[in-house]
Amino acid sequence: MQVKEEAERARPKRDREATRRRILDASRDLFGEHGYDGVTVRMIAARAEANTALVHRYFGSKAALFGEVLAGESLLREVIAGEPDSLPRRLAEHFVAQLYRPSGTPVSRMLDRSAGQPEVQEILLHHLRDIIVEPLIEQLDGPDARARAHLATTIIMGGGPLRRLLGLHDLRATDQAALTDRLTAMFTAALAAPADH
Amino acid sequence: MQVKEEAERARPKRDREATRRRILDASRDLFGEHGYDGVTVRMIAARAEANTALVHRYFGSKAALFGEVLAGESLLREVIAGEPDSLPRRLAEHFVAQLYRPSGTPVSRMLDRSAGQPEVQEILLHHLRDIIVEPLIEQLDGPDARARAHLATTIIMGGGPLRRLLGLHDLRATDQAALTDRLTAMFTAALAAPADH
DNA sequence: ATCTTATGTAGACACCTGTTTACTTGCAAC
DNA sequence: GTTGCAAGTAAACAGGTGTCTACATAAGAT
Repeated sequence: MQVKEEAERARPKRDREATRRRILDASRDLFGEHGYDGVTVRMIAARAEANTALVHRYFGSKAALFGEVLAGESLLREVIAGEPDSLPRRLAEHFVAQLYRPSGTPVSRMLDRSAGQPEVQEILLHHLRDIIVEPLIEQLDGPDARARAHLATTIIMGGGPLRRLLGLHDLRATDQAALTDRLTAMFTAALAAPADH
Repeated sequence: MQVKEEAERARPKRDREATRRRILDASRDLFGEHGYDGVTVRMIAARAEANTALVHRYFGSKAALFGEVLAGESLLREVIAGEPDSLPRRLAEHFVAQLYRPSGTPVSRMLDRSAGQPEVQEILLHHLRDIIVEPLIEQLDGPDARARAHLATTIIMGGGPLRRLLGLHDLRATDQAALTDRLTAMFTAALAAPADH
């Protein structure tokens, strides 16, 4: 009865890759929900049904694990890529879409909630550059492209504290189409080329 | 040689009010620079040249101290008050002005850097409402005033993470007037009454 | 069946946190 | 001077943190 066909498919109960993934998944969920500081290695281990020491065995340190989690997330990239003319609208739609997700994208919550600690600041910086700023700049013509990208990033990043502190109830209450239009106008104001108007 | 004229002016070396103020000042600086979590009571005490226990004697707890510090700051209120028509421009000018301060306003840094912790979340929420959102709403006509105020708040709050992670170099490099114009357009897009255009 | 190796585990380590307690010291009135 | 009281101090408390070490255990090859 012991099927052993396909040889490699028969996994041991001690599965390095499986536990690694379980830890990674648990970390993504927890970091997304509580931020870097709000999560302890013991919480991660408990959620992943693994031992604390395994977290360090497989990822070296909490900060390194955080970095690895962050590297696995890149939702915004697809939003930014595409036709430059409708970029503001796509960003606005993305912003609004996040309002109607229960907890936003994991990466946005992470960026938002893990701001303080110097340990992860550099990790966050690189991610932010690679995921948002640089792709934005590539879509922009004209001078001050970097500054304009930073202004758009301001709106994107402001959504985090807004959600966390003020809640989203009041934004959800408004007409979705009108909200999208308004945000489109905001992103347009941030991104549009200077002599374009 | 011991002058003791003006009686009350001769302060004892053990001065309750003076120490209280020293602790308060130290807290404002440190919370502003490192956020709620990045500051320990011992750091505050050291900076204030006071004992750790005094912090608790005078303020009860770290969170209460944070609240008291926050209560002493209200720069934005004056910016928001004034003629409603030029509100977006005043907000933009305030935003730009902060770029050229070495570390922004203490309150903005605090709001920005202390976002995560549940202990101070309620304190921050009330402050944010009282200082930014409600005053903004009072300046707005038309429907969805609260939602529009939230969008403007998004821009304001996004400045924090922007500064912290990306730095301000690229924004400073651009023409100050052009930057103000662009931000004015962003705030206008956020705040303008729906049927106004 | 035995041995080897990697996976998983329990527990400690060293440190830091906010907070409190028991104590000392200086000031001011008597 | 002596005393009462507020201001200040040192040290501990109780809990939590990331990290590491010594050990147990299951899997796969011999």
